[in-house]
Amino acid sequence: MADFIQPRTLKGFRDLSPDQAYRRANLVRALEDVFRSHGYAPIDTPAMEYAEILKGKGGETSDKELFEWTDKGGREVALRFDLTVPLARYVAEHQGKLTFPFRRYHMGPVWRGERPQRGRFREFWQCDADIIGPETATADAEILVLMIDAYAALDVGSVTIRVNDRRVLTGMLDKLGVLDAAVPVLRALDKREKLGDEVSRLEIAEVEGLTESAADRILDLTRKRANDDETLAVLKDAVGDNERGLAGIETLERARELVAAAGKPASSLVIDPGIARGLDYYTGIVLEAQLDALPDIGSVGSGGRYDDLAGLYTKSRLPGVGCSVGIDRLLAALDELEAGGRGAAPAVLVTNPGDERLPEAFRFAAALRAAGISCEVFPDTAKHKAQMRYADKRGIPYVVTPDEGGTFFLKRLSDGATRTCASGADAVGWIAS
RNA sequence: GUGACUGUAGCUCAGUUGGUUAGAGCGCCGGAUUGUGGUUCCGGAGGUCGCGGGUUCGAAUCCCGUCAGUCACCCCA
Repeated sequence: MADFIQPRTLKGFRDLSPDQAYRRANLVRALEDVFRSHGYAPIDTPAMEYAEILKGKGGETSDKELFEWTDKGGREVALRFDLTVPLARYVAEHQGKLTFPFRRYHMGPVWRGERPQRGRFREFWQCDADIIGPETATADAEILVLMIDAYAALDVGSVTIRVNDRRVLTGMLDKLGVLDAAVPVLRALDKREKLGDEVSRLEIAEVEGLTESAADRILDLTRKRANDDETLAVLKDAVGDNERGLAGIETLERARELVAAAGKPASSLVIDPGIARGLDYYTGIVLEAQLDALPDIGSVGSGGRYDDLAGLYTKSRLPGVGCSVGIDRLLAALDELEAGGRGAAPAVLVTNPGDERLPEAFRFAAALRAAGISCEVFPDTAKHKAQMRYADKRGIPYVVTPDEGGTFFLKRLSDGATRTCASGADAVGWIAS
């Protein structure tokens, strides 16, 4: 008879405990505050789209990672793998009703059929902010400032944001007469940090039209320098009078200037010509955020400029720039660092004084809540000791016991301080202070 | 998607060349003490050895499959 279905979750999918869900909710809330403070408004789109909307956007590889199937009505459908493509569809579809520049943020789950690993899931949340319309370094700088503010608000430790502009490298390749080599070279450069110069060098040298000496030069030019000024000087020299490359460098310089003007510490941003990340659709600046305390968990956020994202859906030219914060990876990192605080516990436990006097407990609890103090009444007439232990385990800082005769006995668990209050108002006052 | 490794109580792990009723610490539950918890003492519950199949007189220990996790590739938040 007892042939139960085994309770389990799908590969790469997972449950969030109250502690984890609490932390995620806090991160989401903090991000929303930051996004709104920059003038961004939320939108929402369906988790599922017509497969044709999603396919072919992030390159062939993201097609492979797509969860797609045929629905019962015979439609080819798929789950979104990011929030940027749905944004492109949204903007193309509703462009007549939108005001540009269009700033929106969007938070929700996305799905990718990758093989799971640490900090890497098949279902995870992204929190995106994008600005559609302006094709300016000003907008690029705005996104950088926004992202710096976002991580500052999240309280997840120090984060390094690295920026680059794809036009710098493509400008360099243009000069070498191998503009088409941009994608494979970017890919090879991306591996450098993990696999070392030699691996990247060989891979670049194999790209059509490139030689080993060209590979050496590319690797040298995109090396990390002591500081941004030095980096920019080297890049400027490398790019020469190539228009595309110069545009990239000017953008980086301008963005840096504006970020500094916004009062952000210089350390919050590093110009790193070696970062190439991102989907194929990035055309200008690209950025990537890493936790300083746990860099090997991967990037915890990224972004960049895409000047032709909605091109598949509309004639209109809809350039944009945006960023994405990966809160699930942040959450995984916080788990490992055992940071991020405990789960949601109310400020006060009102003990259950027995069925007869339970109304007193409810009345007092209501008064606490009215004063803005979260609380709960123990829902069972368990022994007092059990109720205390419950409060201790959940990390509830105060316990209040309604006594006979209308007084209240309070205890602060952190230091064991106790107090008898003549009235509920007294008790509320003591806790509030 | 490709390759490799791992899978024993809630958690971290022991489990000898395959051999009788699978162990520990922590946690959990109960009791005593503590003026109402966190200390200390006593007691207790809890394991389909991931799952399925095979080899064997006999498997947590060997083989195959499967599911899940981890790592590398790929890619990325």
